[in-house]
Amino acid sequence: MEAPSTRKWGKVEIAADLRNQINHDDYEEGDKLPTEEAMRETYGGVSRGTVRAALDILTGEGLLLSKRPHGHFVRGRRRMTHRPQSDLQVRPSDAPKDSFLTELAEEGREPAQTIAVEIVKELPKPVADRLKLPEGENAVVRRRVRSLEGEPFLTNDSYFPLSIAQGTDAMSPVDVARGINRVLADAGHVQVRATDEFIIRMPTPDEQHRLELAPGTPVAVQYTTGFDRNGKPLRVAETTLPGDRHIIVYERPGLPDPEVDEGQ
Amino acid sequence: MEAPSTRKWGKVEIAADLRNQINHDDYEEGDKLPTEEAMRETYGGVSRGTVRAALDILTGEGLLLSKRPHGHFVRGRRRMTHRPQSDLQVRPSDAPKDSFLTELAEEGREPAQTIAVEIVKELPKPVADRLKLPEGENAVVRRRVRSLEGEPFLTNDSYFPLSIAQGTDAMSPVDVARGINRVLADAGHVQVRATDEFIIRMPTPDEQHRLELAPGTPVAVQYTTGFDRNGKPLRVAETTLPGDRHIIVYERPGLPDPEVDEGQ
DNA sequence: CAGTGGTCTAGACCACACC
DNA sequence: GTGTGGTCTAGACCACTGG
Repeated sequence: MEAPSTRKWGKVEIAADLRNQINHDDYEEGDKLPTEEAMRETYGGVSRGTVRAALDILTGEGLLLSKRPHGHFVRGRRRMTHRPQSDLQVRPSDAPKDSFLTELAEEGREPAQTIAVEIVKELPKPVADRLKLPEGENAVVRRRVRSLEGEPFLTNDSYFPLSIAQGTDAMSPVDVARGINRVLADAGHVQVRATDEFIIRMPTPDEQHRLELAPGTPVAVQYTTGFDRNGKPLRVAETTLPGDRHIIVYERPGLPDPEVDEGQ
Repeated sequence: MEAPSTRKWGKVEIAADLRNQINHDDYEEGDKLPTEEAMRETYGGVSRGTVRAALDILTGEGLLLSKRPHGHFVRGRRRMTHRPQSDLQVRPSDAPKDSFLTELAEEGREPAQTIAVEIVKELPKPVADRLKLPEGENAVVRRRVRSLEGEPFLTNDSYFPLSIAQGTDAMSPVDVARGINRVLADAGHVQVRATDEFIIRMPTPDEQHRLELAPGTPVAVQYTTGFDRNGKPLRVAETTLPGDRHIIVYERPGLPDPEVDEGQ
């Protein structure tokens, strides 16, 4: 896999060579790569810029991590091991429902969340498209950031028409144990249907900071829209899930099977 | 937003400036950016390498597309316009069920798919974990690539224990209109439950080629596991969805609401 | 201090699509 | 050909960490 000095080494070739060494057994997770200067010589005396371009490719794929000035290190393989998170899993409706904080505390983890409530008149476009606010009506947004063991885990911004949230616990910036749906239902707004939509994309720089994302980590953005019995949107939640910390799980119970085509 | 020549322009600053112009109204989807040489002058006479580094950042975020030698173009914002695909949407079980080909043909699009069937003894690890094949038993895999208007749309590899698929239409490399679930049910293997799991990650180089992914495009990998009434896995499907071509949609109908915490 | 990666420069050559 | 982006080079300076 080294350099027999026969090939011509460009950034793509060098990146491919390193990728092979990483995916095979030449490097273990956490290992340090040779210095840029050393690689320059290894790959036939290319310039340092070429080596760096190759390293940039791998960093962008999430395979490498740079700790200046210590060197480049192999960033753990895909951590697909992360268990499905209960707050994404759509559980049978008769399953026990607990709040995020108590639920995870029982598992011996260290959950934390921050909540801020705000009244806004400009909605993000995807939210505005779904909430379908009457012209001129304001909205309430509950912004939450959840962390596990100090690592941001997801952000969840829930938007409600002000006329619906007004005067309810949805306006208070604390955890609502009984669930926001229940709060709204008690105020006469019963959610009878919801849709989940997922968009897969690269994070914005802002999201990279808020969620402390490593380079090359994509996100799933989930839009949950809740409707009342008249089909009017009651709320829209925008949830941002770092790809390296989640497995999104849905259960499709019972017969008849929601059979689709050949079987998705 | 231009360059008052006051600031110092590095690749990060230039990328941020361009990102703003793209996210605000200065550029429309599909617009061509100035040439690298022009930007070099715009941003205080930096070197071309610096401009290119900035463009690389934005390309990595999926905001730009380079068409050599025509220039850099604004790559559509999230094309949220793409309608949810019926083969991902979980429809009410009494909804009409059509095959992928006829369904989209009616919409005036140009669907196409290739199907290959193969017997394998080595399963990908995520599939092996879910299919739980008895030691030594082989599996059948139906590999499909679906395209729309010439653009690869998804890949779907469905794995079955050989003992189950043996002698059924699941072994034939053609579209099965009545659905694979029905085929298996007719053979006595009734699927009564399924789980969907989604992993969000960057594509492998292999996937980039097969799906013709632009740089910076993440994928969702969906693992669908179907179980019979005894809880035995009947099939595992691995579906790879390019992030820029899909919105994944789930409907959660009816009361009681699958209420989750504060309302995911 | 020395060594590392992060950045920038100025210049060069190439492949390609268009005229 | 001309102009574009794609690539590579050789050199330079900086910021940071460690010995």
